[in-house]
Amino acid sequence: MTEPKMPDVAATSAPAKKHARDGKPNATIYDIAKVAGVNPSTVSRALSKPGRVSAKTQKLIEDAAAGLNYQVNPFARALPTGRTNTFGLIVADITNPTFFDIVRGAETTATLRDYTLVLAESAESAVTELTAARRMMATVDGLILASPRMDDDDIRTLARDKPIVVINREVDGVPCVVPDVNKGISEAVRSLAANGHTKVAFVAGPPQSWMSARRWEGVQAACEWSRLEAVRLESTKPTVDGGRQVARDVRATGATAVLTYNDLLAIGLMQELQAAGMVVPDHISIVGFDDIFGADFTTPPLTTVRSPLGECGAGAATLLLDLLHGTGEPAGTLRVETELVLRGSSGRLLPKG
Amino acid sequence: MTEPKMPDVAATSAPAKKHARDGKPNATIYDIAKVAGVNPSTVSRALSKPGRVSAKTQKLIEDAAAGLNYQVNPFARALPTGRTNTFGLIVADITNPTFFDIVRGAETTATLRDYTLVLAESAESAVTELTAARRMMATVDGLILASPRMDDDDIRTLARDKPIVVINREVDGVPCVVPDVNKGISEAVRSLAANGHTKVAFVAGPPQSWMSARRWEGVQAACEWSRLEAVRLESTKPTVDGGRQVARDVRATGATAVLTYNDLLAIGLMQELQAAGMVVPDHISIVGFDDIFGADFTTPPLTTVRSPLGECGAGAATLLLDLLHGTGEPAGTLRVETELVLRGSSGRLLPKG
DNA sequence: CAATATTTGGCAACCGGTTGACAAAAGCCG
DNA sequence: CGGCTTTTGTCAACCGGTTGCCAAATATTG
Repeated sequence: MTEPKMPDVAATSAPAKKHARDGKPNATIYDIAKVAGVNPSTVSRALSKPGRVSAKTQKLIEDAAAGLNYQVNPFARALPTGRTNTFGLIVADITNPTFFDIVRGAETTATLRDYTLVLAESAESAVTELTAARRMMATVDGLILASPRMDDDDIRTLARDKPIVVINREVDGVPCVVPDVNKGISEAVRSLAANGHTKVAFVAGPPQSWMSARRWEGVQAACEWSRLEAVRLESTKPTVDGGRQVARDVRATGATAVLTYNDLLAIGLMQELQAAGMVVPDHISIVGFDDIFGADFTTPPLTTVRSPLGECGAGAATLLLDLLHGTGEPAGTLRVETELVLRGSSGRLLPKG
Repeated sequence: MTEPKMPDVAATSAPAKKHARDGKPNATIYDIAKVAGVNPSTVSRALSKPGRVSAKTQKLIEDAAAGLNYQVNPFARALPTGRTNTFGLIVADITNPTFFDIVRGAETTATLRDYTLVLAESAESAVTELTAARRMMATVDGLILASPRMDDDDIRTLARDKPIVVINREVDGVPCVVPDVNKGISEAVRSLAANGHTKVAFVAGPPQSWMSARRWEGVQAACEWSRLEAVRLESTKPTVDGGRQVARDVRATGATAVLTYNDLLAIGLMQELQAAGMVVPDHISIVGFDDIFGADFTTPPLTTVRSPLGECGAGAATLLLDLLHGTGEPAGTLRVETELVLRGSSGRLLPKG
């Protein structure tokens, strides 16, 4: 493989051009044109405009291309066209399991449709996020923002430049993919009601979080419907630690069931309550949100309202790609269903013994 | 959704050039040149070759650039130079928490040094991996392979084209970043020995896994040193489910302590043993590997040998970027330390009651 | 102050595709 | 078979930077 092939063809004086570290220069459409005996532009058309050249020229060119194992140079293509076959995904925190499935869903869809996914993280900061988005805009055809922290207006401004899809939040005038929390929540609340609970606490997420607001609304509505009392508590941060910290407040409310803004909070809360001697679910039922990785590692495993995050990622990618290709702009909001995943952390209330 | 929306606004005549969807064309070095009254090539030099132009021309150009809020067109730059300020990271499974911190470490380092990270997933398949790698090679300056599944030879072949760094595996002639398992393992085994254990089972990972082999070697060596008996078991797959399946075998060995190839196996194993009525760690101690997200969600929380995955990702990125910039090629293998994270799943053996 | 060494800026070619305009070739018709 | 439409391939300009080479401008030196 590495021994001298074409003695001097490749060797010599060569000013060492593009061809990577070893010696073989990459084939270009000019090389193909020469081999096939046609004009470079014909090669370009054969390779990208189906039907634009006659069947036999097409074949000729394809064979030549295969022979030289040609690959288009994406930059050369991007330069005149502006298209890169690439789109960006910005998440608030790569290590937050909420995003894992979103990333995977998007990545899978991208690959399937011959796009490449570029990933960036905003470290939960609105300014970092905006910076990352701006940077990306230059190199991608479109952008997906998962649970963005920046203003609606910033998002709309970006969206004027290139297609943007938002996950987990609704922004007027921008296509969005959001889980519809109502089904999952009402299942959860009905289940709690059926188990004899009468007072439900909701531990909210970050104050500016769109999703947290939706979930609280959902909980209120469902509780009203089931004639349960609902109280809202604030958390310091939507993490395991935040969950631990809110445990006192939860106990103070006297609620026998808790829904938390996300699973991380639920897990921390459960740990703290258990450490204080409470038995879950005998003394208190706990229900999380998202069904993240690890939600079933706990003892008891966590009951949670699952958002189909993989679907969100895939849906957003599909929406974006359609936007990129489709002529008209359908846009609009794509809603995906949530559902209750009943595990061991919720159940019948045991009379305090 | 499908009905005609914007009748003609979007449609029509507009030759619609580079400038995004709204009207403002992006500034080019030609625009800057015009404003600053110099030649485009001077602008190019001022912007990329520090010190090549005089201070005052530099200032002139920078001001003009700022005024037009110019941003280089990455494609135009990549075309002649081949450099893209981008590198790829291929992981076997985006949803496997082992990779989360690797991704983050790499992403952070990339951003810090003004590079962009492109992510791809191989879905645990050697061929998908190779395909993805080939695809990427065209558009990135270098590549990081995390726990690659493909042959050493394939990796070396890729490495001839562009700089490549491998994580979690050693490949001759290719720079690698690997956790040195010995420290962590010997800490773990010593701790087990101190707690009265005499027979240790190791649940192996995939047969071809380089890392699994290293871990088994480490366990053998440490056990020998501490005069413990070590037995090896195979798992069907390195997941929670695989852990459950191997539980029978583990009990059959009569070992009172188990180390598993990774945390997922440990968690599955623990769940299954507990379901069968065993108490952890009173009846059996369990130690995992990696300290993945969620390892402390279990009851008891999992003792595990932590690999500094974030460091691995960051280290690999640094290595790669140095390779990209440094003239010489230091290469070689970067070893990072592992350590025991002592939690509740391991401890003193209780006399069977 | 002339002669030489060093900066600094301009010219033009090039990276590798894409695309509008147009002419040659082919197909169709009566 | 001539005239007309349609298909197919070519020409040339362009996307927006980079860079080798050279000449003008400036600095250094005897």
